Amino acid sequence: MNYYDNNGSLVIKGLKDFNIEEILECGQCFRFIKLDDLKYSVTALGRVLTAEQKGDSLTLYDCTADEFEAKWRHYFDMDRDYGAIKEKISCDDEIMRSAVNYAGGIRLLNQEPYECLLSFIISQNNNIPRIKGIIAAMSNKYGTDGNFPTLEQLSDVTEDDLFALKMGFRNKYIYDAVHKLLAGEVRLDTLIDMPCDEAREELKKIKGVGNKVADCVLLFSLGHREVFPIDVWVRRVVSELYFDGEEQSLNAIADFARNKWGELAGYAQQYLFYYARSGSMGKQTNP
DNA sequence: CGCCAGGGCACCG
DNA sequence: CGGTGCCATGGC
Repeated sequence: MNYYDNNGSLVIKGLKDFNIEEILECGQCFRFIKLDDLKYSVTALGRVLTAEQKGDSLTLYDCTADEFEAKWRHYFDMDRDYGAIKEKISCDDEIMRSAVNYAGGIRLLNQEPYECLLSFIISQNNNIPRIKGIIAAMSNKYGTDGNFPTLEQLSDVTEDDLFALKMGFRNKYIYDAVHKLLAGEVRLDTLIDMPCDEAREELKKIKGVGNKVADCVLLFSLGHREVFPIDVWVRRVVSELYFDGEEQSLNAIADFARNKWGELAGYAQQYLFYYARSGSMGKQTNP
């Protein structure tokens, strides 16, 4: 991978295992707009970035090399060898081989913990289009220039204000998160140095944060690639493909994933999630 | 109309 | 402890 400036835009060449559509559409983030095939506007890290991919080259519009190094190289997890990861998790697993081949350009983003936390609180018992809509509404109402609102910008927002954004019963959870963070009762900046299980328990101090939401934050924003968030899709696809259709308990699936994929379970989870939603299982089962 | 969605809580026995 | 209803909303 190398890059050069082209009239104020940055062109990155030689990408491997990278597909901007799969990366953004795989359900790990919610602040993006599709402009065209393989062309997206991504809102993250305090700015709106337009990115367009053609083959193994990615153009970041209006972006300097310094900004790329400071933000996007890490955000898109560009220094990791996904070829090796895919080979390890699928070498003796034909099911995972299929999932990996289905969307081989997925990468796990390194998102901001604060935004990731609030986003996945909103995600609970919800569907992706509606999650995106609620987060967009919250950003437009309380953020600056459509950016995700800061903690300070949410500090005076009431539960009723949040309810008006159509987030339903999750309003109390967002309110609790904002005020536990403001009070320093939960400190996201300390989580990065904690062992995974300890960080998970810390996150679960917030109302509306259970294992699944906490695991998404650990996986998508705190670099804990060994966690395996289990939502209804993942539970379904693992039960279907690895247990002959027999519905497994959450604990059984967690044990299975830890034993099978270990430190790489988070990657495996994301390939499976995308495979389940977009692939043959995506169109729901017939009665 | 009923079911479902990147779940978790409160309340039960 | 493990199981069960409930929570708002909108798409299908």
